[in-house]
Amino acid sequence: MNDIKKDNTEDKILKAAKTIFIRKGMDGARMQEIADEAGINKALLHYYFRSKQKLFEAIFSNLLNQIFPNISSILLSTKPIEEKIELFVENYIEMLLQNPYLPAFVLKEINRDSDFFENTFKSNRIDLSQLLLMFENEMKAGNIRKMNPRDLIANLLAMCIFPFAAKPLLKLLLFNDDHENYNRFLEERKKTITEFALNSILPK
Amino acid sequence: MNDIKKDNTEDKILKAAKTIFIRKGMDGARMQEIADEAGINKALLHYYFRSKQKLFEAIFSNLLNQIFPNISSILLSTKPIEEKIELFVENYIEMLLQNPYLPAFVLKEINRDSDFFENTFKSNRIDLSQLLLMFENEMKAGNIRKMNPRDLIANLLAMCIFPFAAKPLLKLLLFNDDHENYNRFLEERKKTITEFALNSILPK
DNA sequence: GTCTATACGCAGATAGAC
DNA sequence: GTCTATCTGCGTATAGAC
Repeated sequence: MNDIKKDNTEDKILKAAKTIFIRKGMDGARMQEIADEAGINKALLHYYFRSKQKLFEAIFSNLLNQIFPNISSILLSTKPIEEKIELFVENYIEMLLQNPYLPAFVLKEINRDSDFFENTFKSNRIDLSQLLLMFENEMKAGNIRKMNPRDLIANLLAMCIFPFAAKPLLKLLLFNDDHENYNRFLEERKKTITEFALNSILPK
Repeated sequence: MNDIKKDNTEDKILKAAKTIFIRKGMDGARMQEIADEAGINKALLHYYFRSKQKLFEAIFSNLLNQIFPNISSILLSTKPIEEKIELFVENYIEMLLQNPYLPAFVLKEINRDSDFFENTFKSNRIDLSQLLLMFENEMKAGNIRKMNPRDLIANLLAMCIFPFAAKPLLKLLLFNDDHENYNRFLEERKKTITEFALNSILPK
């Protein structure tokens, strides 16, 4: 008989660790918590991954790989610039709506242990030079106004990511802590960020 | 003789705690570290502030009070909207350049213990309703295009704060980890954010 | 591979001398 | 008020039975 188990222990651990680490961060997470979430005991965590640090590295490295490839692909297509930005924002916000803890987690961790972050990151070698080139070409062609393409990338990422990372604060400040209204606000930003950016960069 | 000491122990502790907590966060900071920074020993920390939690609350609550009053004042002046936004961005970026660890710290802490954050925050009662009203009036007067003023506030804060909070990431992605160039980029954003926003919201 | 029991170190907190 | 020494609990990690 075929005794391959899809849901084997290692996968259960990785899934549980991802959930807990994203929610609590490296410092805040407890090995006991991860074991509970996975339905096993602490000792098994150490049997599969020698230490908390190693387990964390597995999760974090994997996450960085997941997030970034998707950023570039849409923006590097051959569609008109308006469509590229619209699609990028929609897809990115949708991804964040499905992973709302991700922004705060990543920001926390990249600021915690900078050596570790840089090593992890450089080994995954993500390259935005093509993206910068694309924006520069759109400017030369007169499709968008001239500006530092780094500002454009920073602004787009900022407007997408920040309302998730600062959710507890903005929800309170802008919506009297109303959860429903804040989530609707985030959903609507698929459109409003696009409008805001295109209004700024399209030639008058 | 006048033996009033300006630099008394309590002040030294508060100053040291602020430095360490902002850099490391509540979870990452160590009482020993704070004691060392203040040039005293651990026991004194507990003598002045019963617990780490109480010391942290003193720092965090104080910080929230410092940050927010300055946000509104400029934007609620009677200057033309272009000037208000220009001045706000310049002042806010300047404040962040002088407190570069602040964004990552605040984002980390508001996502850590939401109950504590809400209590601290509500007792400081910051109110953005006047700000929302101001933007709505500018829209009615036709000085800026119609949009949800909450998006405008979120976008401005996002564009200012995010490049500081995501510094390790953006520095690597956009500037090959060149510290000098990244700081120049941040400095220049006093102008580029203003341009980006005004281009978007001013009537064509 | 999986478990229970335990070792070990660290960090917050306290006791008590001065 | 300030210090040294110490207690205590928690969390990572390991030993060892099954």
